[in-house]
Amino acid sequence: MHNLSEQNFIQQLSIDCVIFGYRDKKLQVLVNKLNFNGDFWALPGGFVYHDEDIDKAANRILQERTGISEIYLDQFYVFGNAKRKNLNFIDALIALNPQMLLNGEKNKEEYDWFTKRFISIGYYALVDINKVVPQKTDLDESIQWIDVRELPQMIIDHNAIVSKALESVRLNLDEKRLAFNLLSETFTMKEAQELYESIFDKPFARNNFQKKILDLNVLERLEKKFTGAANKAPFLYRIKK
Amino acid sequence: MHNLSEQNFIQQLSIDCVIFGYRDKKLQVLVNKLNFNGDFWALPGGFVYHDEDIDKAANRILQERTGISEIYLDQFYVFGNAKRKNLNFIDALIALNPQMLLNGEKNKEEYDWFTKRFISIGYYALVDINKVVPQKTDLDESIQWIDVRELPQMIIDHNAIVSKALESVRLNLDEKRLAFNLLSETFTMKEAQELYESIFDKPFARNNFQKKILDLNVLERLEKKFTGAANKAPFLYRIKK
DNA sequence: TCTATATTGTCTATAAATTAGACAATAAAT
DNA sequence: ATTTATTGTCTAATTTATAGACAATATAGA
Repeated sequence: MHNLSEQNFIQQLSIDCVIFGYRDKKLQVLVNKLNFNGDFWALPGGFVYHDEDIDKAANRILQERTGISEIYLDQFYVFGNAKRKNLNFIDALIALNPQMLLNGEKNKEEYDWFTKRFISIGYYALVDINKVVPQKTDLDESIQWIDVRELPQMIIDHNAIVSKALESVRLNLDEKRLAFNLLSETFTMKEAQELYESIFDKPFARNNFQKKILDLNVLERLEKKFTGAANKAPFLYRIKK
Repeated sequence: MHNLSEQNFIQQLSIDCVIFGYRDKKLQVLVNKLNFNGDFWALPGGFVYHDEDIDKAANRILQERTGISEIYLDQFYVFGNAKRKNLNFIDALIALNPQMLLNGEKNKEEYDWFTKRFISIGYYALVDINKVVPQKTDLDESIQWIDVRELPQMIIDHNAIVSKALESVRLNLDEKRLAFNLLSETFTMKEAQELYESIFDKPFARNNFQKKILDLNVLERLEKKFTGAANKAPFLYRIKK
């Protein structure tokens, strides 16, 4: 467990990241499956070094998992119930993975560190899924994108963290025009609409959606995109520099 | 300093509260002046016990300072820059208060605890100023309401915390109708309008303000309030139960 | 007592924004 | 050349917001 207990980090404070991507007309979240017996799913997370800004820490965790930096990133909530502990999760993990107990002394330390109550700061990120090559750590069996509406049961309160993150994204989307971070650099209006529909889980009227988005005055129109389909070719757009 | 270093609390995590009240047509914030030489102003704040929800901790701090419980309370931001330390503040305090250094050993411990980097969770509260009797702790010389637009320079980043809190209140006010928490139980429409005007620092049209607020359908109209003024008596309103 | 004055409550008219409906333009298939 | 599906945009209808107007009323002052 990488010397977690060596006090490199601020004690009892963690960061959990809800990394949203968009593919196949679905909003996806990057989650990892832990490299132990049993189905333990978790959000990418980590801890804060003593001399590190919390925003920097969130960025570091994100970069480790996605390979990209300069990501749109926003803290959205602090999860701080007293009963918010890894204890149950760790005990379940150990029950299924008795080999973990072998070299006792060191693990005892880490067990003590890790089973304490943790306050976790939730961050969400909106990324262009095509630019991301998900990176697993050696704690992970795998890391993958999963439809936000089809997430497995995750450890601790990670499902609740995703729900709260989605709620925050919906609230902040209009004013900050964050959504375009989820698309590739150029996109059609239809793609933008489908993205909004998958975020808000409801349909938008095509004509009015186009007007509303263009009235934001943040997009520039590029050449047409010849799709090969039997209809008028749509324009491509990208965010104004 | 009350055995702060005794590890009753989660390390390096604090809570700062921006308690808003409303009086004399002005939005006010509860701040305390520290009981030392020098003008050190601070927001009411505190720490989180190991077995305490962070929301409970914020409530506890609020109750200690205002005497009231069941307060509307919301976390709005985490202040977590690496350079966010009490160090400069403490050193300035000691420079002006050399007597603090007298019983060395114990103070050294507390100095070490208190000058570490702290991550602070910001909470804001909206309270009926008439129900509050501000309570000072023995660290305070005084505690008082000050116009949010006339706050003195405060320690660390407390001025920035207030700014961010006010921003959050403005963003959340419409949907949650929090504002009425700042008024006494019954109030006239004019009082409600003046409150909104002082929060948003801009005027509202009287006729449309009344319509908008009544259309929210959260107020019930009571009897008229005979003010003694030479005009039609206004109705009193209160929040529907 | 009667009139003047200031403020309140509410109505209507206008303006702005949103939503719904319509249709021409176009790229490829038939 | 005609058909079909989709795009871009226009206008009409509806809803919401803002501005203007006026009657009601509680007291002051003539």
